Amino acid sequence: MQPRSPSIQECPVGRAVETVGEWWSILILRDAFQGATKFDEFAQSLGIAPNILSRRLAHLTESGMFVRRRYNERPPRYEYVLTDKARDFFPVIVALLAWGNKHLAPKGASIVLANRSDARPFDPIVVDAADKQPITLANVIAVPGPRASRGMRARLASLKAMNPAVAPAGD
Amino acid sequence: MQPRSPSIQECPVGRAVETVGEWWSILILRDAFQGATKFDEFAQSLGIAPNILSRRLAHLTESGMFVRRRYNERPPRYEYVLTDKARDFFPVIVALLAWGNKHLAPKGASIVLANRSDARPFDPIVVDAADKQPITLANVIAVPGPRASRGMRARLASLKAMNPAVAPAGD
DNA sequence: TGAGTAACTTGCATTTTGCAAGTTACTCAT
DNA sequence: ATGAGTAACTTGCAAAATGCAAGTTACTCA
Repeated sequence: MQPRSPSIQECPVGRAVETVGEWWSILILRDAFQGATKFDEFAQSLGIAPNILSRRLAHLTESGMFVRRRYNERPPRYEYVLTDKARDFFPVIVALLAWGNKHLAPKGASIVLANRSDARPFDPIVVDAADKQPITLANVIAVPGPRASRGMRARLASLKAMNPAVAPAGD
Repeated sequence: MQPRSPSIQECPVGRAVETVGEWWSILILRDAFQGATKFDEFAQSLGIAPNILSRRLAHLTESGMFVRRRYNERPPRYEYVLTDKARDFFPVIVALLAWGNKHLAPKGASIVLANRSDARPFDPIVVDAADKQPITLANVIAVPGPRASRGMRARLASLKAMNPAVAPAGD
């Protein structure tokens, strides 16, 4: 977990990957979104060894994804509570789940997301907040933001296209 | 990369993580979406050692994310072309980028996504394809799909809620 | 003949991961 | 007051993954 090349550090995806770019972190967050808060809840649900869970929870807490809260004084008992930052990560999990269902569950899904009020299944897509237009490889382009370095600007300017060659199946 | 616990294997997020749940894979895909296709393009852009890049590309190719195509006979030269399966992964990268920009770039973004035709910046959100309603922790619930096992049904039925406690900042 | 280029592989040291077992700090029922 | 139970971890080591440097293959082109 240490790719400190500048081109990675400056990219929002590269930075995100430093916080959650380890598969246990994603799975821990998934469980947290499903309501897990206690050490042993995560441990049992994931089948993860306690030392590893301990390290991952510490890392996620340092990264501001969880707050470690003492919910019982004597004996001391702790719970891991999601922060707003972590809550904002939910769409990533949703997108990942949708992709997994489409491409990695050939015989049908095991879990689907549904509307809480009427139980109708959701079909998640990513759109622009303003006009609800889907964001696809075909209509998007990466441009330098206000904080882009000279190197980043050069890099983005030299992109062949944001619309790369795509092969048919392989699926 | 070997969490083979059944509760992970049966979850679409768990499966997804087996394919792309390694931070280099995400970064390689990011570069591919920006147009990279050749071994040395990835190597230079990422600052990744060639042996590791080789392993990752092989894994992603085996997983059906890339097709390895010979684009020159003599001397033999190869390129890695994204499959439809990989193209469908694009929304996940978009969601990750949006999250990274919001929470990991306090001084402003380095990269933003924009509309290719009018260059207006996109603000990506995840919505339901049918009614364009945002999918949030508050209005979503996880339900068993057609292929859910007995164990998965039990697990989903026993969820406290899909609306866990959330702490304020920590950010 | 000799320099250059693309796409890798090999060898080996370092780092990370993961299982099993042990620890701390209590409560509660006998 | 002893012993069982529970929650939340830590420690010790073995195994696996990662990462750098250097080498290899198979050509082209001046």
